[in-house]
Amino acid sequence: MPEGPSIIILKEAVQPFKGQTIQNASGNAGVDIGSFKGQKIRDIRSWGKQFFICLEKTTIRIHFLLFGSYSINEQTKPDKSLRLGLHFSHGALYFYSCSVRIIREELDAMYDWKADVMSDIWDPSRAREKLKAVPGTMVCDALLDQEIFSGVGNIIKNEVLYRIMLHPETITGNIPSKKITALIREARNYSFDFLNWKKAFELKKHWLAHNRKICLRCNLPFIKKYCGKTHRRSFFCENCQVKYN
DNA sequence: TGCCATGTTAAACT
DNA sequence: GAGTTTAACATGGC
Repeated sequence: MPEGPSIIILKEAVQPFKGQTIQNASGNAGVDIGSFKGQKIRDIRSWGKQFFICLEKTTIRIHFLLFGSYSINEQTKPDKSLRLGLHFSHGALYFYSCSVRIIREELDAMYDWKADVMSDIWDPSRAREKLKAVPGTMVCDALLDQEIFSGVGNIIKNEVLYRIMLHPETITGNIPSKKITALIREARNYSFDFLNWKKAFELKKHWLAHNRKICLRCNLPFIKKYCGKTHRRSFFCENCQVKYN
């Protein structure tokens, strides 16, 4: 569930709760859940993989990590693993096995909103500057850097690198300018394809690299390797995906 | 049934 | 202290 586009789907689904007052809150989140009761939802926001429920006094930050999930207006009684349940006069929101934090600071000051690849104000030139600032980083790590490409996860990483035929272990400082342009463009572009395919329940069908065994372009076997400092799975074709040295 | 994964953080090390 | 590696968390699918 966790990559940026999935959070967009959640954000859209939760919009009807904007303006509603929390009648009751439940769950085992290690925060003061009682303080939510009686507060109105001012806004629903997201930044990359983070989801925010802005209340009158504070903001609830939810991060789904690897296994988190949610349900909306679920009829059956939520099980005991419920992390946070927000009950309204009509409907309810349930969040499971996720990280829940209360934010008291001003949200706008906390994140670089132009770094969110799904955002209307996504700024490719800023991403390029940030990449220039870390020339020794492998591109597989750079793509997963939430300060540069907020919302990009491991699936998006693998798909983007395959689309632009770039080897995950390429050092960013060695990548030609045109390829950097393609990298930044596809980080956003594929994320929107991800969003649309996810909505249509056909995301996996379109994977060209992630979890694939064979390169569709040359028919040679894919390499599966835990690359970079992030040690995340990379699926790539050593024949087709160029490594600049 | 054991292994693995769309992720992050904090503790434990060099 | 900085930078790194490791451990921890938690759930569902194969």
